[in-house]
This record gives sequence, structure tokens and C-alpha cells, in this order.
Amino acid sequence: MDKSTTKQRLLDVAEKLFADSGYHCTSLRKITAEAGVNLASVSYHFGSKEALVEAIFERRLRPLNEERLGRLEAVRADAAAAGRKPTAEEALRAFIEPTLRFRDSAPGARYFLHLIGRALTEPDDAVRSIFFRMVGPLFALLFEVLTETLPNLSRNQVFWRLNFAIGAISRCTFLPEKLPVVPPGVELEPSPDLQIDMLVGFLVAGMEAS
Amino acid sequence: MDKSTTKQRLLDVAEKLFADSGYHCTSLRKITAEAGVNLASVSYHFGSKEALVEAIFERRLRPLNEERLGRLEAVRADAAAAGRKPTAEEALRAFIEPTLRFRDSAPGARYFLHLIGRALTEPDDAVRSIFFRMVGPLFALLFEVLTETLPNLSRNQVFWRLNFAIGAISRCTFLPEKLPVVPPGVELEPSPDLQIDMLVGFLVAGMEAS
DNA sequence: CGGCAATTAAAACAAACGTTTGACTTATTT
DNA sequence: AAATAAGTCAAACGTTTGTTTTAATTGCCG
Repeated sequence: MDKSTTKQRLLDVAEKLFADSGYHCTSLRKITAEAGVNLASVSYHFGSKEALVEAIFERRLRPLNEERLGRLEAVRADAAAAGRKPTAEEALRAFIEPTLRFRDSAPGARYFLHLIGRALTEPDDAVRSIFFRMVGPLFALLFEVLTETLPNLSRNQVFWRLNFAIGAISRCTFLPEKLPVVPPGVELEPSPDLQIDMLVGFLVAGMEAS
Repeated sequence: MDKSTTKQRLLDVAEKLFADSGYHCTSLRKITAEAGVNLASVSYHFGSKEALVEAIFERRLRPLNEERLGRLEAVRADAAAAGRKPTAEEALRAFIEPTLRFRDSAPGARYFLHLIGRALTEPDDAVRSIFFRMVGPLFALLFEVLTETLPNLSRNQVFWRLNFAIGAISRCTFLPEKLPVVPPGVELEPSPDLQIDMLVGFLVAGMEAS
């Protein structure tokens, strides 16, 4: 950490603090203090607090989205090559597997997952817009593929079931440390593969419900 | 609105503004200005900004939670009286129907639903604690009933499926005005009954998935 | 009407915020 | 080695925040 540049330390520390306490509850003074850099360096390297959080999203979300987009297009292409429609499970796995495996893909990636778990309900318009702009095309493609896989459902039904699914997925990328109730015997941080299986099993059944 | 007391105007206006822009992005000056009351009246009537948001939660969430608790206990009692286990659909409807019908139950109730839709990921520890303290017993009971209805699932599986369900439900109580993608032909605000049917159909299938 | 408590009003409080400034140091280039 | 660029630093900027203070006003009861 000490050998990295100021810019990268800012990205790493801000990512963690934003994930812990949210955008507005995290001041630039907290970030720069914990990073051991000067307060003005945020302005120098990024221009503003908002540009800092945008850079954080850009760094992690761009490669993640490219992977999910590629997987989704591959699902579509494979099915077309085989002369069939893709299945709901294929479409959902193309989105979910990269997302949940992302947690252990890099140091600090788990903090970023926490951050995007809160992005759907982010109170700040500017910050939410940054996120929505980046995931918009991905959600649109996922919606299109799902309408193909579920021809018996209206577009409205697919839209809402996709919304339900996104809500369920976000509970895997963001579980607050203080839960209202944690019964004994539950695993708060299952392995990505186990979590994927639980989530896909749940969502495929919900998506294909008659 | 003009005839109501200062205290109630503060509750109504703050509820709406907190729902629109979140707790931290809404200043007491915005609230008191829009309510047409003096800034110091928040301190006088409630004591602090945090106590104000707690009063907002208290006012709406207490009766809503009592209704959901009552319905859940009734589901349990009815099944026991009939010598059978409750079904997952009964348990989920006991929670979901009061929640989604709450939107049209009173003026301003829709704003409060927006507010609790964000409460799960609220960045402020104190505000999130207020919410979690109020819904904790309810979630605990819902978890217990669901473990009874799904004897083939481990407690860990029930816990996570309940989490998925809560995430899906929260997408009905909070849909941001600016969505990443809104395909043509979707109904962004369906009637409570239609939304309940869509949600229950989705969640029962997911809950009971093998 | 007079008096007391409840409420509202205007002003000021200290603290924290994001941002900017200008001097200083380090690194790179010519 | 000189000159230019890049980066860091402490300090201060003006604004906004939640909260407090003190005075004025209102409403109610004897």
C-alpha cells in the first residue's frame, strides 16, 4: 500500500470507505487521512469528489460489465447457432456468475460490490446517474434475452420479474454488517459458487413460474 | 395542510423529502422551508433531526408492523387449528399484502414506502438501526414460519431465500424515478393487487424450488 | 383582563464540508 | 546544470450543516 501512488491509494481507500459508510457520509478528509495523503490531492488527481466516485465505478465496473455483456451475447449466439432459444438459467448465469465471483477476483473488489449493492437506491442523483449510465445497456440486453427465453410472459411481466431478480441479487452484493436478525446456523458469507447455486435456483424457478 | 399543526406538517414534509432525496441529502432548512415553519421547530418538537426521522418511522411502521405480525400469527394459528403446516404462499402473502396495499392506505404513505425501500441500504448507522430495530421481530417471525413451511430446506437455505425475497419486495417499495432502462409497454406503477400477484407468484416458486 | 405556559420567530453558534490558493518539493526534460 | 513540469503541502476560502439561544408571540385558564 505504501509503494502505490497517491492516485491509486485514493481509489482504494475511497472505495472501501464509500462502501462502508456511503457517499455522503464519507468526507474527503476521512479518505485522505486514512490514505495518508494530502486533502488537496483529490482535487488535483480527480477534480472533485464526484469525479472520484466516478473513477471508482469506472475502474471496476467497466471490465465487469464487459464480461457480463460478452457472456450474455455468447448465450444468445450459442443458442442461435444450435437453432434454439436460450434458457432463463443460461441468461441469469451469464449475469450472476461474473457478478458474484467478482468478490474474490481482486483485493478490494468486495468493497466495490458493497458499493454497487447500494447504488440502486443511492440518494444522490449524480452518483446514481453515474451507475445507471454504466449498467443501462447491460440491463437492456438482459431484458431482451429474457423476453426471448420466456415467450409466454408479457414484456411487463418480464420487466417486473427482472426487477425482482435484481433486488434478490443485490442482497448478495450488499448485506449490512448489522442485520435485523441473524438466526443461528446461517452462513453470512457463503462461497461464490454456493451463493450462485442458491441464487440461480431461486431465480430460475421464479422467472419460469406459470 | 395549512390547518394542521407544525408538528404534523414537519412529519409530512420530512417524510416526502427524505423519501425523495434520502436522509443526509435533505437538510432541516429544506424541510422547514417547504413546511412553512421555523427552523428551530424541529429542535423544539422532536429534539433532533435523527429523532424526527425516528418519529416518521414510528408513525407509519408501528401500525404496519402490527398488521403484518397479526397476519403472520393468524397464518400460523389457522394452520395449527387445521392440523397442518402453513404454506409458503400464506406466509408470504401475510407479509406482502399489507406492505403493498399500504401505498394507497393514506396520503403520504407512498412516500414512506419509498423511504423504507431505501432503509435496507441506508448509509447512516443510526437511521438504519432505527429501522432494523423496528422490523427485527417481524423478520424473525417470518423466518420461523418459513422454516416450518419448508421442512426440506436447511435454515441457511431458508435464510438466504428470505433475503432474496426481501430484496425482490424492496424493488416494489422503491423504484427510482430515473431507471437505467424502461422498455416500452411496462407499467411502472401497477395496482397493488396486480403487483401482489406478480410478486407472490415469483417468490412462492423461488421459495419452493427444489 | 391579567398571567402563565406553550409555541414560534429571528439570529447566531461552532463544526464540518468540498474546494481553492500559493508556496514548496520532487521528477523529468532539454 | 538549467528549466520546465508534476506533485505535494499547509492554510484558508466561502458555504452549509444541525443545533442553541433569546426574544416575541400566541393561546388558554382563572
